[in-house]
Amino acid sequence: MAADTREQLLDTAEALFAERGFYGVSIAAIADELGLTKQALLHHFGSKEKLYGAVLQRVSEDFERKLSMVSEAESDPLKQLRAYLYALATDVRDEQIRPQLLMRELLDNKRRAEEAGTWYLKPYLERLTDMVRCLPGRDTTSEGAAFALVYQLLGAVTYFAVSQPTLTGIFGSARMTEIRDAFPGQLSNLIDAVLAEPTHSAD
Amino acid sequence: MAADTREQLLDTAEALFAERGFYGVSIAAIADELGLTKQALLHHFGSKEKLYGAVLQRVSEDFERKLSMVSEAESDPLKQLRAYLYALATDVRDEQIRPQLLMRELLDNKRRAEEAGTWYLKPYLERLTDMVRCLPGRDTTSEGAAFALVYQLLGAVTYFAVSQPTLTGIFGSARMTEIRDAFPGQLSNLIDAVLAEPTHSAD
DNA sequence: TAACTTACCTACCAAGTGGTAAGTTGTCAA
DNA sequence: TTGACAACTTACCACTTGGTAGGTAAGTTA
Repeated sequence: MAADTREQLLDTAEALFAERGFYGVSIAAIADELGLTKQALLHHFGSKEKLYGAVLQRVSEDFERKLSMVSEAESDPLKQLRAYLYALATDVRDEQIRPQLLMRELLDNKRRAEEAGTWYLKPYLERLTDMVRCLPGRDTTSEGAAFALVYQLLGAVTYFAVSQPTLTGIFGSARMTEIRDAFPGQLSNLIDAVLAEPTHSAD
Repeated sequence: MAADTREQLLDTAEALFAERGFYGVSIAAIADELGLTKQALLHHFGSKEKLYGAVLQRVSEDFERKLSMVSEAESDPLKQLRAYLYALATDVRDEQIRPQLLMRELLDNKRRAEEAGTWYLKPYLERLTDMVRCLPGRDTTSEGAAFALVYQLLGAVTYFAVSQPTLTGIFGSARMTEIRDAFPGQLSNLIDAVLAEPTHSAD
């Protein structure tokens, strides 16, 4: 299969998996969207599970690539992390496919893992954790606390990203635009507030 | 149908919907878990959609009740919000069903809403937003910014809650225990840091 | 030219889906 | 004793699911 054909198939599959989840999309629906039969898709990827795996594999690689980019452009780990989170927040404001996909993977993984048994997100999460543990003043922080911190920051960004379609439905697009505009500024407040000083009481 | 029978049916349905999502559970599976046939369930609730609606309705009411409790126990809005988030974080450490259910609702809602057309979470979210907008020093903050703030805090709690099963799979239960123990302390750092001072640059 | 590969197709299958129709059983009030 | 009602049951339906089997047409290579 040609590389760009493959990319195209993965693009469509990724969008649909993000929108409806693994169990919510049929291979026939993905194939339909691409203008082929589901058997053509099965021919290329072997099974639905493998197609989904290929989608997640690509996402995981892209995420790691982005992390690498900021860590090459910046030497200060604090600035690295801040730059990464800012970039993530901006991406996420306009493009919610991947946070949605990841969210669904986090939710369904336990169930799927019994059959699939692969942790596509592991390398990405470990890279991020390492990054936090390099923060100045955090070297005394326990591993668990560092991980908790990064997860809270990731959550602050991702939860909103994932909620956008529903929030638009609830509050209407006018008010939603206002919220979306206010989001990055509020987020930088939060990031700066929490990254500014090392842990004081807890840990 | 007796009230406690109904509660029991909803309990089981809620747990399964949270674990697998609306499209991931069949009414037959829920009925199986309860030891009855799917037709018995359909008899009580009419349709799968209505059963799901009843589950969400109850969650929404419980959430509002919890909000009412903290706002009756405390008069200072800052303390109210802090108390609520702390309680939420503690709940969520041990019991992930509801955050998971809500997360799935946020993800699937747009699709389901075309058929269902009800926003079960709206009252809860509006209560929370009002609470934030009563914060001292936040009265000059725009509505959008206030909402963004509360969503970031909610996200910090919920994202982790939802991730726990998957994270346990990835990192093993020993390391996961360490993370879970560190989480509340880190979260209180974050809450205090971000609620301490009103918005300075953004907005 | 012959052998092989890639990219698709139609036809089919067993299993499972939500939902309807029409009973059956047990309880309890008149 | 009768009748009403709730709480089920079995039987069934049309439809969708992931996946297999087997084929065709168009390259590509020896």
